[in-house]
Amino acid sequence: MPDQLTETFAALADPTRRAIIDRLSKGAASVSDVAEPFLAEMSLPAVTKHLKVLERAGLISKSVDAQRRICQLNPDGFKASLQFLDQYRQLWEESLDRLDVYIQSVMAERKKSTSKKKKKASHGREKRSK
Amino acid sequence: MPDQLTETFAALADPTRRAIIDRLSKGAASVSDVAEPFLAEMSLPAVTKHLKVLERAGLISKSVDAQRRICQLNPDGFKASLQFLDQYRQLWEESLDRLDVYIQSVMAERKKSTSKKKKKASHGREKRSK
DNA sequence: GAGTTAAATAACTAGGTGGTTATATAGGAG
DNA sequence: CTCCTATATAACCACCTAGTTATTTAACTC
Repeated sequence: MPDQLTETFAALADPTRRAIIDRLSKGAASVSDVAEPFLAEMSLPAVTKHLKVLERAGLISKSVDAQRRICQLNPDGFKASLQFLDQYRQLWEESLDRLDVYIQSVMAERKKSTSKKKKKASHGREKRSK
Repeated sequence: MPDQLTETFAALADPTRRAIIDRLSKGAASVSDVAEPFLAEMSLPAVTKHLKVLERAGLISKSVDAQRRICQLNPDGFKASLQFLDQYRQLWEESLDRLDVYIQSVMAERKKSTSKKKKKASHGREKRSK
């Protein structure tokens, strides 16, 4: 049994499962309802398996309604992966800052070589402290 | 060749690779430097393979310094997966709202049954429209 | 050039994944 | 009880993955 993050990311690493998640984000649905859009590409047991993977990863949960199994997203299951990636969001935003700086230096060069005076483009981003 | 999201999530679905990412988030490093903490558990070619997976997923990039290959995080590579999960962050926060509502209803019950009057706890969250 | 260091590649293997078809379980409808 | 519907399970298969050891490539050092 791998850890939570491994299981979650593995579950997300499949387009069918991401499509299922997308479907369920619009509301709970029975297994057949979830499967319906995929039945041209794959069998129902294949979908059942995908649902099982999502369930084991904690991304969905099922409840019983007679013979039907109603699937719904378990928002809490996204928490860990979201937090993991958030660590690197910062990094990504900083790289945009560096891009800003780069663009500004290029602009400065352009201004010098063409002798045209233009206001700098702020790209709608605030200056970061330090 | 699978799509971007599939490749990214698959790359993240391995604890060794996540540890490598964590290491590189603290600064660029050569292949040997990256590998060093893992050499008790696995061989160097195994680490090389992990780095290749991360590179193909666009999460890291390598530059050449003599015999060394310097690895560094490619923050842009996190963009798509971050955006994907952000769709469900909202959902998660809404589920917290529902929890708030639930807690408030429980509180209301408590208040009724105990006849004690208390101010509602806002949990620092804004009321959502509709 | 000879030896050394850094990394990649090749060839192989065990176990996992994503699909299949066929069969089983279980609840509702007649 | 019988049949139908909804889902799960079993058994199987092709391919992929994560690791191994052995070999190769390439650049620096003497």
